[in-house]
Amino acid sequence: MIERSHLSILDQIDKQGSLTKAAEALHLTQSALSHKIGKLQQQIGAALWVKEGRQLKLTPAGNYLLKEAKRLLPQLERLDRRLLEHARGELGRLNIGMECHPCYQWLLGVIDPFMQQWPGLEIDVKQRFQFGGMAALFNHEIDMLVTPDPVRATGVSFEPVFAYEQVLIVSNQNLLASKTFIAPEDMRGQVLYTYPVASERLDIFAEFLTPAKRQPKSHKTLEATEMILHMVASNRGVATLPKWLAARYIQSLPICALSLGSAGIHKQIHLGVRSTERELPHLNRFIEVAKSQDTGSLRVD
Amino acid sequence: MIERSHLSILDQIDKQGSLTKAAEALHLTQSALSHKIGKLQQQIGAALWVKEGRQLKLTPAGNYLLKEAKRLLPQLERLDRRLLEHARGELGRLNIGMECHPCYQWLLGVIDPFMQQWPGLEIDVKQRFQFGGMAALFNHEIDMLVTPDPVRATGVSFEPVFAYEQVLIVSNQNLLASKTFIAPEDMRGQVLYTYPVASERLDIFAEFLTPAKRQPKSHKTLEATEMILHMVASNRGVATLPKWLAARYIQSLPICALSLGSAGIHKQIHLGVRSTERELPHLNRFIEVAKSQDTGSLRVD
DNA sequence: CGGGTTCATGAGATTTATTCATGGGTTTGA
DNA sequence: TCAAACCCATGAATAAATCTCATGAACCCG
Repeated sequence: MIERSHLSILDQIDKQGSLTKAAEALHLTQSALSHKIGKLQQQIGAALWVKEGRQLKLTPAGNYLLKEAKRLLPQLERLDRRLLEHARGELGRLNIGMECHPCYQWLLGVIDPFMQQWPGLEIDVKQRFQFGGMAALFNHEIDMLVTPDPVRATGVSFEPVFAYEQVLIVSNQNLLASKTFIAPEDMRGQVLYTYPVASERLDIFAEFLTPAKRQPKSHKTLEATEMILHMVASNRGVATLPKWLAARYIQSLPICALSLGSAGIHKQIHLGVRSTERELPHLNRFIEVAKSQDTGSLRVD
Repeated sequence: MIERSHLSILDQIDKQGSLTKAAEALHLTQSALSHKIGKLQQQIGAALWVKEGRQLKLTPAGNYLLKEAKRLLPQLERLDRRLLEHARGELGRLNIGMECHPCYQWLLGVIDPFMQQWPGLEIDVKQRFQFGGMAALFNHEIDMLVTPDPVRATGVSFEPVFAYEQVLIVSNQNLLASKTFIAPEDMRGQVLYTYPVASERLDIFAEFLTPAKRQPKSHKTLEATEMILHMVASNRGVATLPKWLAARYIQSLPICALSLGSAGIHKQIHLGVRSTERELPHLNRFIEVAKSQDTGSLRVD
């Protein structure tokens, strides 16, 4: 039976590069660890490492076990942390994951009123997932996923909470600024700035440019919203943003917002939770609060 | 640090109902287990059980840990089994999961040629998932998901491999048998037999009846394809099946197949794998074989 | 109220894990 | 090419943990 300590050993030998250093990291002597891995391999009935020069090299079985260790250990570590919170008498925790960059701005407006209604609940927001937001949801890395692209799959339930239009932001100096809406051809001469995300996952490509078989002159990525806005304001390119978010900057920056296509690209932020937990009171309340914010100060269309 | 043995203890006390019986199941004396849980709770710094009468009752922290145990233990058990296979020198394993009942028939036609091309690879097919096929994929319970309803999510990649039409099967005696295709209204007087699946996940509802706001006279479920066919043949109801599957029975049973709507309901079986494993040779080959079977003997339209 | 059941506890026995001491192989570089 | 540095393996001795035994207290039910 593989124990957690075995997984840690695989992981540390991989991380530290040698048994000796791994032993140190595990607060053991080199000898102790050597005995342990010897016993482990005997127990499994297969070698996990072979000696290559003076180093250890993983066998296929060892490789498999290492991969599983890297997948399972974070889950066990999270378990430890949560248990510690229980011991400290904390009332609970809500881990929120996000797959869209500007959703963060929206989320901030929801978290505040929710925290007032549910004090004592710890809230954490994660934005990076090794295997994507859905995997994080299924692995209990997060309890709720914020995304404009819900998926219909058993085991999760998504609920729309906020509708918005995805618009193109251009400098007032830009020739496009005078148009009432943008056509795919209009992008031909433009430099498009976006968050660093695969273009298949960007609405302007998936729903606008790619169907029309068009491309921008070039596509550059930036991490920070402020930097993107700066580039647009100085007419070095154009960018897409939710309309409600763009509205916050239109007064202070020389930029304007234009619909993509005559109908515009309309999206909805969805909140996804594991189906088994859909009725948990704090999740339920969060969704309610999120929906009620829709008609609040953020609404700009 | 929570160890696997701790998770097993939580699980067994829950399963067996008492510490004494759990101790037995774990090949320990009652005393040993009592000491262990005492130490565990001390280590965590929180009670996991409280004494209720002479039984143990879980605290909220204990409840949380139990839920995680039930989620993680199966993954560790699978890990043990796989490692055993490595020790026995087995060449590999492909765990396939299926979310659609009739897909099984199709899969049988793919597995055979694949196994010939890749002998020594163990193949296992699972059809029931506690948290759905996607969760099973992310938890490594399966390596490949067969489904007509792919989802676009980061971390998984789906590929269409087989197109088919979903048709309505009716008895030759049925008044509908003379029609060239079925309209939603036609279902009003019919008893519909399907596999036991939530109706949102049945194409005839999701893509045909619900949009037209119609319902069959009644909706009954049966597990076995043969039983459903029997009911249809004796004109006790109608059912939906993939056209290629229906074709196998049309010669031997007094039934016929009709398109749902003038255009028909057209579906595609997709194979989904974790994106990180999309290029693994055996998965790749399986997808290739599946695609090549599309033009084979199964094709009936 | 007594027999049967459940869990807790301390002391001692047993098993398991770790260290110490050492040796043999490999790489590095003077 | 040879010593120094590094890496891992092994056996015996030691330390630490885990388990068992014996027992007791609390509870339930007839």
